[in-house]
Amino acid sequence: MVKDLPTIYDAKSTEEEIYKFWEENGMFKADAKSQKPPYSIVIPPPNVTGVLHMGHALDETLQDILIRYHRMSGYEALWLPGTDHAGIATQNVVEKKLREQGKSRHDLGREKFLQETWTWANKHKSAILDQCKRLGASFDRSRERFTFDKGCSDAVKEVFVKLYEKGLIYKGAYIVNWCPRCQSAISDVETEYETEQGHLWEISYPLKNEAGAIIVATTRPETIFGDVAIAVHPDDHKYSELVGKTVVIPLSGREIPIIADEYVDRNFGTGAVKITPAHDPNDFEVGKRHNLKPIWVIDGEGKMKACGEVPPEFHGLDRYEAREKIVGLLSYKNFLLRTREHEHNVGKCQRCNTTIEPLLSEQWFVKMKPLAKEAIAAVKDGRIKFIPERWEKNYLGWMENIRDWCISRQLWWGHQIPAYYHNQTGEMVVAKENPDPENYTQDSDVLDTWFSSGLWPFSTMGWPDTNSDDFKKFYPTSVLVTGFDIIFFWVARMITMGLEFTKKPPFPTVYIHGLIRDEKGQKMSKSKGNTIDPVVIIDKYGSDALRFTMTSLCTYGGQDIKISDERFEYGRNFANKIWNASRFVLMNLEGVDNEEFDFSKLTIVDKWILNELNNTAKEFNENIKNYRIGETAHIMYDFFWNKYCDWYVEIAKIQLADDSLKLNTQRVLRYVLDMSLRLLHPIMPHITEKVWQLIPQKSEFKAIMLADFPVWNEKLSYPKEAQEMELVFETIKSLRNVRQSFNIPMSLMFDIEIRADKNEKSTFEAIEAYIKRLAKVDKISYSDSTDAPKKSAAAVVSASKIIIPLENLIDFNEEIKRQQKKLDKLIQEKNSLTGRMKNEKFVQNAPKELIEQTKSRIDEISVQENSINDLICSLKA
RNA sequence: GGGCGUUUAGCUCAGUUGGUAGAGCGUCUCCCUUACAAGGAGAGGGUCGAGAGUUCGAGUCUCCCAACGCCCACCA
Repeated sequence: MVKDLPTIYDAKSTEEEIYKFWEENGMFKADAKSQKPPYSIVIPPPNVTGVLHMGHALDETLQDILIRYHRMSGYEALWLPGTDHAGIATQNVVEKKLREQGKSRHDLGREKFLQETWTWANKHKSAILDQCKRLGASFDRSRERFTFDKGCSDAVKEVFVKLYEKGLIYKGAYIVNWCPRCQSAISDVETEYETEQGHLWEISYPLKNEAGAIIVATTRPETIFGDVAIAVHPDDHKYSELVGKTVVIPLSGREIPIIADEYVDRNFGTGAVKITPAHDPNDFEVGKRHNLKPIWVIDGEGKMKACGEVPPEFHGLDRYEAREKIVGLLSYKNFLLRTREHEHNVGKCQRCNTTIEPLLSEQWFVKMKPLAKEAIAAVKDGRIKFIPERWEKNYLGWMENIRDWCISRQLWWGHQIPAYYHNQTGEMVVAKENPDPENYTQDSDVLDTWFSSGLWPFSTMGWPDTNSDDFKKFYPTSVLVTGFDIIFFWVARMITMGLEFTKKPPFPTVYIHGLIRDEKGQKMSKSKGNTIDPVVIIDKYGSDALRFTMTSLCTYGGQDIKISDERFEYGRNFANKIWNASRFVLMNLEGVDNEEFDFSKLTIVDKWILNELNNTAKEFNENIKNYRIGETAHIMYDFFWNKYCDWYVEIAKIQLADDSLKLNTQRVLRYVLDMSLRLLHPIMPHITEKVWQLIPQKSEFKAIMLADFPVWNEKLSYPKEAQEMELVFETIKSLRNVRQSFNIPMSLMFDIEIRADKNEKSTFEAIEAYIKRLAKVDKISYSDSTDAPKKSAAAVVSASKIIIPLENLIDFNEEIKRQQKKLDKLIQEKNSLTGRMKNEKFVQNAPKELIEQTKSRIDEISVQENSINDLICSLKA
């Protein structure tokens, strides 16, 4: 029984029950053979290392809203879920686990380690998607994918080989960002810079066979054993005598030349730079220009190399220990002339925050410039749009200055590079399969995890089989929804790869939302301990509450969103409001038939609410089509709470008590509830489904999630009645105001006398019952009298006056003050408006409607002004 | 060094073509009125960061400045 439904909405049990209902009925499954137009989204695949965090919750909610909206709007909607193998991140986690057991990956060996990681990945692969169920995610789990599964791996090989054959992938020795902890190269975008307080040491390099020295400033004295030259600017007169001479490296004694190169900034430090091509990107370039052979002095673990160039006492020392020892020795031997504080930016590994070591090594790269061309064009010519637009600039700026992408990683967990080397000759073959396993060994490096993510929109759809049903039906996808933090990592690469391999942009729109932050605006992170767990929020407030709150906080500009636990009360309270309003309607639907309401029997209030509903549906559709998703939440909140609940439901109580209106009112109540639930469903799927199922009405739809989404309907447009209803609202609000101002309890009914304007009298008569009930009025009388009312409060509404005789209840001085205050406000407004009308240029330039509007407002104010003046006079008398 | 964002009520923030500012929370009154106290009714609260300009009219457009935040580049 409806009466037995609790007055507090039980989100937890409802959400569980409803999700099960959808899932068991296979309602999330998309049909590639459907005749309906396609609408598809591929999920930004979460890492298998992670658990659901607030960022996912927002991202997934927005996607689910779009998917559910389009599903209801007649599209064949596919939301394809999946996860990312997340190369370094996952390997780090598994290695950490091993370390706790006192083991390293090398103790296990590659094969065993991979087995271990697969087990781990398989265990966690579904965990995060299972958590998404709590959000109500309507994705198609039958199509779940993993960046490391067979299909995605085949796509990776296909792409690698094709790019290699086109000359767009090459292998070579360059300076890369090397993480000594991960012991792998990482790409430029995986390197984050932090400002650190360091030192600038000035070191003296004595000239060979003569007196004198050159003084060099460096932040990295530990690399001096790798120096191959000292460089000065060619035009620097200070040093012109020295160019071409030879100096001796302190502590090691190796001899190196002084060279001239324009790279040197004369104004920085001493104007002389030590050149260490193996450990600095700029020095590498200088070294190449001058044909200087690089010397490695730091190894992959960040330790001093045990080689001839490095004095034995430093062998195996950590780079920072070595730095300290070298500085000490330099100082002791008087090579160190000065030490200065120096603030500089230091590269850190995105995954483990270890300081990056620029290291010369042999790696695989993707030549980006040729690929970027089309990726730039697609955004410039509008085939791909970013929302908000400003991200286009960001994307283009990066793309136009793009550098080659280092794609090889010295890891085990990832797609192994499909290059094979002959065991004897070393000859290299790049192919999807090993040409001859007997004699060829595969490259031991794996690919950057973003290489496979970059193929995600099509590798998940069956590509390279372009004839697969999914690829034909659902590719390109309809939109990409993500945060701005992965535009370079992911979005740019999907666009590049999508265009190169499918000749189509993988999506026409990139919808970028803000990032979730804590209440102080700080990024949420485990180390800061300021994270909010979405599952905890769902347990406490409900999934719909979480979704509604987050959605309402989304702005079109994609601003970051600050949240705190309590903010979710907003959505929870709204869910509860929906629940209770629904309970009321359902309780009052007993005995109603299945017919739609009778247009001929609609009252002014019925027409008003239908008109409002209609406008709301129109606005909802317009807003969501323009990705103003936050706005959809606001208009639904306003419509449902402030219009349907606060006014229509209250007035419906009066109509339900009237036998001649009862049935049609029931039908309107039901209709508006039904449509409201449909409008709310994309944002709050569970509660709307639950309530909708309780509505006693046969429907052609099995579930609200499959019902038609409301659109604008000419037949429900009643602008005239909507206008007339203003009189109801104004009258009731003024009467309530009077009541409150004089502390008249609701239990005390009073009579009113309406001195109606002749155009408004019939409307007042039509709405008498509403005024009586909602303003607690006993009797209403009409009068044409212009006499001063005696000892009354009064309200001026539109062009009419309402007199409230309250002889013993009010202080007339207070009433005079009250009226005076209103009068002052009106006069102020009138002055401003008449001032405007006196301005000739305004009258000349302003649009006609505005002038008309201004005129009629002035007239209106004049009438009200007179009325109030009369009132004040009579009160004073 | 270059670019972007933010600055509006006590707090958190909306504000689409320029027409004279809104919401939620909080505050103050009153109310258990038969859907809802996670509720209802009423009220108070802002010279829209500073300055200049365009315009009949600027929170909204232009310029400049300031504070805070972010991104990119990076000189050892």
